[in-house]
Parts: sequence; C-alpha cells; structure tokens
Amino acid sequence: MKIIFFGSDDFALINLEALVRSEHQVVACVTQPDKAKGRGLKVSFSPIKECALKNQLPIFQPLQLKDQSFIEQLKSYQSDLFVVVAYGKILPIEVLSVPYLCCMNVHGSLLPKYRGAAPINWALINAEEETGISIIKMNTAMDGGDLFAQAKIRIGPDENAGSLRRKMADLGADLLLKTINSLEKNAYTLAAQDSSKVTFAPKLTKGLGWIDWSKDARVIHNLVRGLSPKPGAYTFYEGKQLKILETTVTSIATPQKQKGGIIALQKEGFVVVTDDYGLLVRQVHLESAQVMDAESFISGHQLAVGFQFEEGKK
RNA sequence: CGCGGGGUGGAGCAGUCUGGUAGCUCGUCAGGCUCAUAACCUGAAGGUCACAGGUUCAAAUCCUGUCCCCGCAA
Repeated sequence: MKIIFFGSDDFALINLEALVRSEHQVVACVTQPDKAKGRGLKVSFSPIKECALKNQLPIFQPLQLKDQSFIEQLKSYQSDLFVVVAYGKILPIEVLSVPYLCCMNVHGSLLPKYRGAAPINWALINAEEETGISIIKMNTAMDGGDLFAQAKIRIGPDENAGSLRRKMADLGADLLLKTINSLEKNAYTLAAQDSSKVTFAPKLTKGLGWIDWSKDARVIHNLVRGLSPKPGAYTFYEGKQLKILETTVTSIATPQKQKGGIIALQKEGFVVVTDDYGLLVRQVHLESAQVMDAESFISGHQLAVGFQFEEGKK
C-alpha cells in the first residue's frame, strides 16, 4: 500500500514508526507547520517531521489544507490510503477524496464515546474503567466515520494520562497495521457509529486543572491522573502554582475539617483534606522548580500539619 | 529579541539587596534510646556555591559573558 501519513505529536509518531517498519510504503508525511513556540519562542519541529527527515520522506506542512497546489501534490503520489493520527486539523472533503481507497483515522477512545481532541484525558477524569482505540473511515463529521475496528484496554485505578497514552499508542499502531492488512485483502467490515451514544472530549482548557479541595477525594484524584503529567492539575502554594502530579486516595475520613489543609505527613507525602477522605499527594511540581516527590517538597519547604493550600486566582 | 523563575554536600531549600573562611529540613553511615505520632537522641562522612573572566585585602554574594533547567504566554 502506498500511504501518506498525517500527524503531529508523539502519539502519532508511534504509529508512523510502525508503518515505516511495515511492508507498506509511506510515501510522504503531512504535519503542522513549524511554529515559534515555547520559551524564547524558538522554532521547533514536530516529532513527525523529525522522523520523516530521518527516514528521508517528503514532508508537507501546509497552512491551508484547501490550497490547490498542495492538493495537486497529494494527488501526484497516487496513494492508496491516507492515515491520520492526531494531526490537529480537520481534513476538508477535497483532501479526504484524494486517496484511491480512503482516509483512515486512529482515535483514542471507543467511538462514538469521546469524539474530539482529548479522549484519553477525559476518560480518566470521568473515571472510566475501560477505553480503547477506534479506527475509522473518515468523513467530514469530526470523528464520526464508520468503524473499521476497535480494541479495548482496561484502565487501572491509578493509571495516569501519560502511561495510558503510551500503552494506547502501541495498541493503536498494532490495530492500525491489522486494519490496513484487512483493507488490502478486502476482508473488512464497516460499522456505523451509534449516534445516540455520542459524547465529546473537548480540548483541555486552562482552568480545567484547578483543584477544588471541597470535592471528593476520588474526583480530585481522577482529575490529577487525567491531567498528569501534562498539563497537570494544580493548586496554589504561597502565591505560586503547584502542580499535583500523583495522588492516592486514603481511608482517612475528613468530614468537618478545613478543605485544602494538610492533616498528616507520611513517608510518601502529605495528606490533604477533601470533602470525604484525605488525599495523599505523592509528586508535585512547583512553578520554576523541577518535578519532585512530595517528600522532598516537605523537606525543602518545611511543610507541617495545618498548612493550608490557597485558592489562588489563575 | 514574548513575560518570568531557577542552577548552593545524595534530595529539597535558606543565604545574594547591606562582600568577610557555608546554614536548614531530609537522606546516608555509626552508636544510643524507646509501649506512641513521616519515631527520638548523639555523633560522623559528604560542597570546584552551574561555567569562564573581571572588580576587591577578601566574592555564593558585585560586574561581564556562556551553558543548562522550569513556569506562563503563544
């Protein structure tokens, strides 16, 4: 199969690498334009571009997908299939109709649940016990195409977004290859999504990570792991943002106590009061500092029982 | 030239403004103590104060340049 790959992040990279290793032929890559970003506004390449350069694949970074000359170039490859993984732009019909067979998308949820940009994070925040990979035949509806295949994965109670994402990238790459093979042999079926069960997983917003200590420990814990390691759930310590990266729900009941206060120090970290149980904080990241385990944070900042985390204002 | 924070024994921090022979919490090691709370007490080892120049009798501290790290914003 002659494939053109669309993608931008590290999740997409795992899939691209799997394709490059396969018997299929990746003839070109399409990724987001280089942007000045990060501290100092330095220009950086997407992981996909790095990989494409290493494998000497042609790279396209169109600003406008509808651009005629870009579409002509895509057509010139006479490819069989487009594979799209976390590309970051919606493909217009002009692009979708280019490949001989179809456009295939690898999505990180069990569609029709969690259509959108951040399915893995939302599955964790919402305390799902299971999620998975869906491979669909793309159409113009966002993540609304018919299903080629799905693979489920269990979510452990303390799994975080980083670890789940990595596992799912591998799972997705595996399923992608199988699906392409079945497509090649013309031995596949397509199933429409049940439109009555559609839910959405919108892009993560800035305020989402703010921890409301008056919620239940479990709810906060799910927020923490759903946003860990990036972008991170946070509270405030002496006016600075303190990201909470890893927590454990304890069995210490904390009803009438002051929410957001420290009620105990343990070997693994400090325990904070929530609406029902104490939440053991194990790993933190203070603004301007490195990620550190809670034990180090306690040592360096002389934390003691009774300390109160602030509401902050960001 | 987007804004800002930081690099001090193994870890996390103070000290820098107001130069004067390195401090705190923790860890490690040794010994002691104990019916309890991340146990406690005593002692010990361990540091080119990111790097390079400069000013000075004297620099972690002041000046200049470089490297690395982090948050925000995009």
